[in-house]
Amino acid sequence: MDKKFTKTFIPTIKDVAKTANVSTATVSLVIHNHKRISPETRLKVNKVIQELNYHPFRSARGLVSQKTGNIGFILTDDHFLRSEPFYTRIFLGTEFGARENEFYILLTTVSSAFKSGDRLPRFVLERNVDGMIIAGKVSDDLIKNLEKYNLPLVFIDYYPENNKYSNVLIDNISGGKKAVQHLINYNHEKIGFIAGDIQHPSIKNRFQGYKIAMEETGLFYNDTFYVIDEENPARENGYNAVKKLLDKNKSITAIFACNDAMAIGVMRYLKENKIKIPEDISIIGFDNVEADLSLDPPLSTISVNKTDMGIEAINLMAEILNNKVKTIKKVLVPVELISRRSTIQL
Amino acid sequence: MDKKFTKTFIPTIKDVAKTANVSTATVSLVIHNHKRISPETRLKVNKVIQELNYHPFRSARGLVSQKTGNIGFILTDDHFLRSEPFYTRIFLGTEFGARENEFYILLTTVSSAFKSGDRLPRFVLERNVDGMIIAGKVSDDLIKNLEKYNLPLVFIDYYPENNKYSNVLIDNISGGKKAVQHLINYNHEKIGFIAGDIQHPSIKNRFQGYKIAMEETGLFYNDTFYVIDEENPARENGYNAVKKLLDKNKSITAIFACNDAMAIGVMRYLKENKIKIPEDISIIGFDNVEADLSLDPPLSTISVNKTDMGIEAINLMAEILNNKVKTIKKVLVPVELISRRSTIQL
DNA sequence: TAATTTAGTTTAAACGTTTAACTAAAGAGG
DNA sequence: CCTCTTTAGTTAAACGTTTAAACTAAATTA
Repeated sequence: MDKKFTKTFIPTIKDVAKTANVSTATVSLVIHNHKRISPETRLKVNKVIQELNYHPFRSARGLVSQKTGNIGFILTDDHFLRSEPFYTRIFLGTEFGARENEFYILLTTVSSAFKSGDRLPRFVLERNVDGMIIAGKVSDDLIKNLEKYNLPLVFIDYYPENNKYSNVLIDNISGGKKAVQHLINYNHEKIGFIAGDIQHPSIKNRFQGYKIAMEETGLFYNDTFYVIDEENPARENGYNAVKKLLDKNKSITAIFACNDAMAIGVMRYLKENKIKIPEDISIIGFDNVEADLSLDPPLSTISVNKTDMGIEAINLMAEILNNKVKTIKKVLVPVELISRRSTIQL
Repeated sequence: MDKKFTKTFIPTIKDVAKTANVSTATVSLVIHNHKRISPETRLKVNKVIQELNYHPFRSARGLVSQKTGNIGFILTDDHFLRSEPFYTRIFLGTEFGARENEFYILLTTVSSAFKSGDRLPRFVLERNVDGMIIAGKVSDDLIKNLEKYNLPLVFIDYYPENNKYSNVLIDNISGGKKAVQHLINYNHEKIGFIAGDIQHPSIKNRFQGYKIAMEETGLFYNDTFYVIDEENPARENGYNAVKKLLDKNKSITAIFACNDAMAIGVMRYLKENKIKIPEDISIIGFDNVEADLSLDPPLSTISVNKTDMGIEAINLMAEILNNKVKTIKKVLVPVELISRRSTIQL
């Protein structure tokens, strides 16, 4: 019985070769558009490929060519699990981009405290990806260990010390400026800033934006205007930071928090202390996370298109993988002011 | 020069075999915990595997064993692209589940109008998945074509006519009942129902829930109480449906829309016609999509945990793939009433 | 002691591709 | 007409695993 007629016959390159009366090598060369194939042969083989509905097996291909067609996406577990879908949105963006670029994305999480000796993502060990996209801050040890596999790396919203990789970053400086400018437009002059993890490049740049906006407008500020010694940019740190800020400076009428999480903590503190938002103090955050809308009042913030960030990262990776360009590229994605009811004209 | 000391030496099974002084077959048998290996050999080989940090190449393994360790996730393009992240949330749930079950998920989209002859997802053609999860309604032609590859299929929030696959469904009947019961608890008696695509099993069941709740309470209703002839359950259809409903029944004081999209359309119509929500008419939806909160007033609805749905689907798939159980299973995920300000005591 | 069983390991083929090296035929140059 | 080059295709090895079958040596049985 001809196997072509059994229930699920899946042709291999051999079947194509046999049917077209050529060698498997010829079939392969046709598939790869190799020049040294005559038009007639090319036509004949392509016809058979069509007829049999032939498609090369990924794993056979991968074995010999050492290319999988997959891209790994690495996220720390806390970023993956946290309720605010910031990085998971970016991940979805990479899925968008992958669709266009004929890649598949393999997602994995690593401990944010990854240290040398810990087990690397399975897709690296099993050589199941051609490159990796790393989103958010990860440990230096992880990067060091990944580097050993010399696969292309693209970073999103973070980059390691040596800064030798392509990456996609939020335009944090502009964002910081826009936030503060918004408050200035509302006639605020005593504008405070609070942050956690100030070593993080993104946070540092938002602070930078704050300073630029203040200086460009000629507004006075000194270290009683900001609290930047919190360890993390999380809700409870926002709560603590604003307490410290108001202790040392009573004149503040508006606060720019380095992200929405801290802003939420700030709001809780102000409410507990009967300070009205926005009448007594206006507040603006950064990130435009989902929770912002259900806050009372809804939080003004700086928004970035997370989907775009993922798409940009895939595009960078595709360039590296296809064109073999080794020049590193930095993409800054623009930000947008979202004015809600937590900020008000003074 | 010993290749073990070059920059990126990645050991193969041959290296392990050589170092341990056994054949590659033995190494493979150790890896697969084959019984006929002496404890000493097992120990020795495992030690070398540790030392060399050996991991089998996925594609080599896949080639011979015809197993990829990947699961495909299929979504129609409109479900993927639409702003309400319902199915993408479910997808994220499968990523959660995959993490536990050591799978990777490959996402793809297909046209919602897929017809025989259209190109199937690449991961099917290239045999790059061991099974597929299909989320939401897809065309019969697609299912028919996928079946030819006889890979395990698991459906989420939909199932084909023949109903011979494992699936994960929302408990739509309970959901419908809860929605209507909520209105009844608020003393409503003239409760309307609107729907689109009434052939869809989910929608049909929500209607079923409506009828059960009405009948159990002994409330009267007839066909002037519902409009179920809209083609799609989308916003504009909600707008049209409520118009039709109020045209034929002026006594309605509350409406249960088969999903939030239609409910949003309903709200727009009511506002345009100066009918106050919820004072004149209470409205409740189904799905708890993100937009609900920023509506005015925020929409009461029935919520389902999308992440759980994804996890359940992966678990079903894992069972099929690992245990080779061929018995089909249906999982009903529970729903929850979310009471917001669009419904009010009569 | 010879025959049989059992345990432990190896041999070798197979999975489906890619590609370097080769060959045969045709065309060009003298 | 001979040699050299070009063109179009083939051969065969390689990629890194798995696994059925074969083998060997020791243990058991008769």
